[in-house]
Amino acid sequence: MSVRARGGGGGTKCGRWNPTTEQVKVLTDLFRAGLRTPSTDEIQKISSQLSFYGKIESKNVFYWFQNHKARERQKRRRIFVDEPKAEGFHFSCQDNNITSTKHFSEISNFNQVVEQSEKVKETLQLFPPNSLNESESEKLRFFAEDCKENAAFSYNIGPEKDHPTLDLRLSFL
Amino acid sequence: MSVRARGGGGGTKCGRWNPTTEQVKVLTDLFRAGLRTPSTDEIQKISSQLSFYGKIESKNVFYWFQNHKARERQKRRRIFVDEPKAEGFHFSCQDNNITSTKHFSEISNFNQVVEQSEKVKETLQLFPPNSLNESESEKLRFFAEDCKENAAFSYNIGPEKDHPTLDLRLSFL
DNA sequence: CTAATATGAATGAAAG
DNA sequence: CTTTCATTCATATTAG
Repeated sequence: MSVRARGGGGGTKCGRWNPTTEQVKVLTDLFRAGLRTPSTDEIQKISSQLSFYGKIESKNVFYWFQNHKARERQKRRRIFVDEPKAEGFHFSCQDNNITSTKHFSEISNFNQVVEQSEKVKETLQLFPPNSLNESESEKLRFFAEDCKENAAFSYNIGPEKDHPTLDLRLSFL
Repeated sequence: MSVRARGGGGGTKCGRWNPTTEQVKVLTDLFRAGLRTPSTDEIQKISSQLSFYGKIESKNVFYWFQNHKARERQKRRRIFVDEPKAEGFHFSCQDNNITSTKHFSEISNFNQVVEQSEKVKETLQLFPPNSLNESESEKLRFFAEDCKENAAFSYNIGPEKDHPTLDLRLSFL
């Protein structure tokens, strides 16, 4: 029950996207088919297709996959931690019947098969293409202070400023 | 109010930086003023100034700008392709900060007036508000990138035989 | 109606 | 710079 077919016709509160059952079905199917992180182009295509069933934007698809994947993982992680003692085993995955009925196997596998085939050919470069500029990475490294458990940082000990006044360069604000 | 008193006030869990509203405001203002990729020195200064409002590290500032910039771009990219399906109007569906009170970032969500490519000067000098007309560069880069990358798009799951290049695998609908 | 839960949205952090 | 991950916030939905 509780058909929440909102997005398309009913009085949809414009607060946030409310996927229709059809949209959710498609998204779920795609996910089950192995799609986990659609590219921008794919997101747009999917969104376009789903718009038939109701209002939807690219970002909705983007978030959907992001959330779905994250929660799947989160749940799995919970199970890992939730299984503190698993004494003996308790496997119930003995079903060996699936092989004929559905055509599941056709697209089931797609995971990261790590096709590290053509990685990096020994390009043998005489000179480095770029002279390591102080990229963001470097900056980050530089900023990498010690955030360890806040370790008694003497913060705010100096002369209590009463008002910051952001003299930085916000003067013009 | 349900103001969660982030970073600056109550029990700040040292999990990750939780910017105060003031910090966010300043950062946002700087961004809007055109600052996009602050230099190491600028980051230090900003961080120093913002520390008045609460705990903050340089890397937080670094990450903030990096994320903000990336998301602004991503958002824009998406809006471009997203079609306002809803007949009539499609705006004003997002921001209803009526009661929230909380949630920093009034950078609004999506409906954003064509915010003009601002000055986008990479470093934003301190005082010298010298000439700065680089508005077009950004735009150009934007358009140029329009038809780029879209090359990949090949996560075909399984043998995928006769499938036009367009309909992703939504054919099973 | 209120509490609990499911899930859309946002964003800090970091990897690539 | 781009993309992904983890966590958190906010709200729609459902349970009690």
